[in-house]
Amino acid sequence: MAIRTRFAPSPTGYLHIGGVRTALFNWLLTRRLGGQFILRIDDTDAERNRPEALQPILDGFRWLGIDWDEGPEVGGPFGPYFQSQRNHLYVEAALRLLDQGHAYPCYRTKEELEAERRQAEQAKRPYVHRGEHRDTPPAENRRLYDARPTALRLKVPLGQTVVLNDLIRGRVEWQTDLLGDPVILRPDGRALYNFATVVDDVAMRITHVIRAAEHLSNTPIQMLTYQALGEPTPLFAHVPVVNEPKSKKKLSKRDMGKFVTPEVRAKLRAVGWTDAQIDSRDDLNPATVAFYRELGYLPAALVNYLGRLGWSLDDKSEMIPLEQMIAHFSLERVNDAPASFDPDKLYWLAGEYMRLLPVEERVAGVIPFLQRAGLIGPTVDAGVRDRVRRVVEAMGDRLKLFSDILLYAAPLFRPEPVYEPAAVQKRLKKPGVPELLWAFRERLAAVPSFEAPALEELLRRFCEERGIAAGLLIHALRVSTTGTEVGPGVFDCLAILGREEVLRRIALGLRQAAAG
RNA sequence: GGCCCCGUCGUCUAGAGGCCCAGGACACGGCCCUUUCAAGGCCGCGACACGGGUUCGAAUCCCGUCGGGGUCACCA
Repeated sequence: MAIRTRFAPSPTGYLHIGGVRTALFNWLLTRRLGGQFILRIDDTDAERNRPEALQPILDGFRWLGIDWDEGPEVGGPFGPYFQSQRNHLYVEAALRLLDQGHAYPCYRTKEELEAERRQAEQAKRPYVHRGEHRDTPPAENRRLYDARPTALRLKVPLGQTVVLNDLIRGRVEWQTDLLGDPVILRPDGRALYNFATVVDDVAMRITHVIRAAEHLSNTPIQMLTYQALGEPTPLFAHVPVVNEPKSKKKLSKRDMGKFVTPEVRAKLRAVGWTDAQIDSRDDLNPATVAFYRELGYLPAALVNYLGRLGWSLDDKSEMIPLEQMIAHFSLERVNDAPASFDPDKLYWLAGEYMRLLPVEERVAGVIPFLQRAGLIGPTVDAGVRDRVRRVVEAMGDRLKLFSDILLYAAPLFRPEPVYEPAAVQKRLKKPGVPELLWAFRERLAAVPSFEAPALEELLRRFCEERGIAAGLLIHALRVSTTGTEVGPGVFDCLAILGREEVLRRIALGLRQAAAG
């Protein structure tokens, strides 16, 4: 059976982490079962939409490798895929409901409704709106509406129980008596989300509506709308929401600024963003996909992480390659409790994926970060590329994110080390160390091969001769040539720097030690 | 507040009556390895929200309580 699922974001200018997770579940199911995954843009709220706000969303999906069979830029047989271009269909459907007595005109003003609501609230009674023309004959209602267009409401049938058999949550029911008659068309003829969605899902032959659990309460109204329209209801699956890290609060689209913590800001600055840039972009925070791309996460890791958030393959699989995820994804194994987003685990997974990545791809991924940090120029010739490759190889699995290259490798690209006083103090200013280093420097000047294994052998023999611990010299060597105590293996660093530079830097380091 | 959903280690989860005095992963702590940092190895910490049932037997079924969340628009 070919299934059809859809994800319907509104163009907000960024791709939200929770949204992608929902989209991913839709996508995985269609890829597994065979069918179409449709992207539809819910832009009925014209005031809030900017045309340029769509691109970041499409870019985000493409970066993650989540492709759509129908939708923006690819088209499809059920287009257009923008709700703002489909309003005539909603009007047509609403009018049909009006003629059939499933909808009626409502002349209440917003103010009147508000007053009613408040009154009900004070009386501690649930507010359920029933318009005065509910039971007016359809033909009469049509005349009223044509004479004086106004909002159209769906006539919710009384005394019924709406039963949903949700694919994730099981049986859920609602009493229609507690459901107010919802507006489906505004006085100016624009449809409301709840109605447009149903009309579109019918028109686009959607078979499975897989969406965030926050839509669960919309479902009875939508099911009644299908009924009124005389259409079969699709299957529904409500995916639990994604919560903030270590929290039970929904990872909200609003108020994302609070995720830009000092640590997050520091990370962004480390990869070359200025405070002004960070503040001017509302999508640079951990609740968006763009953030992870900017920090150099591998998209496969994000997909794996998100797929595993609320869904599991079995009792132990954590790293689940996409192929496997597609082969085994099922809604039955989606957890029905909310899940908190865990940045630590994502980071771990990113590292796991990085170590699987061929060196050439790592080099390619790292270059933009080096360029933005100004450590290499805009053009990358063979020589630069080769040096980058050597650094990447030396970094080994210290590189979990592409941006991690900036953490340890900067001294290897800068013309001179930036000496950390504490490191100099601890490793160079020890009694006897400067002399030792100076003596070893002479050996380095004379050693025939300047490759890492040869250098290590040279140093070990040197230390053995003198009966000193190799560590002493190693640390001094690292600090004098890189200025810091952390980094890739010191012999790799020396080999990358090259003889001349190493000799120069040792002298430089020694001068530092003598000075301060 | 009404309606609805949810409740296993800090976090993600396994668990569909006995395999569970609850398994894995991330994080955390310790030790080992070691030239730093990573990585790796070993060990440890750590949960069935609570209370009643049902049953020979319950994390698993039922009821209640408590707690958390979602949603209540002429937003999406």
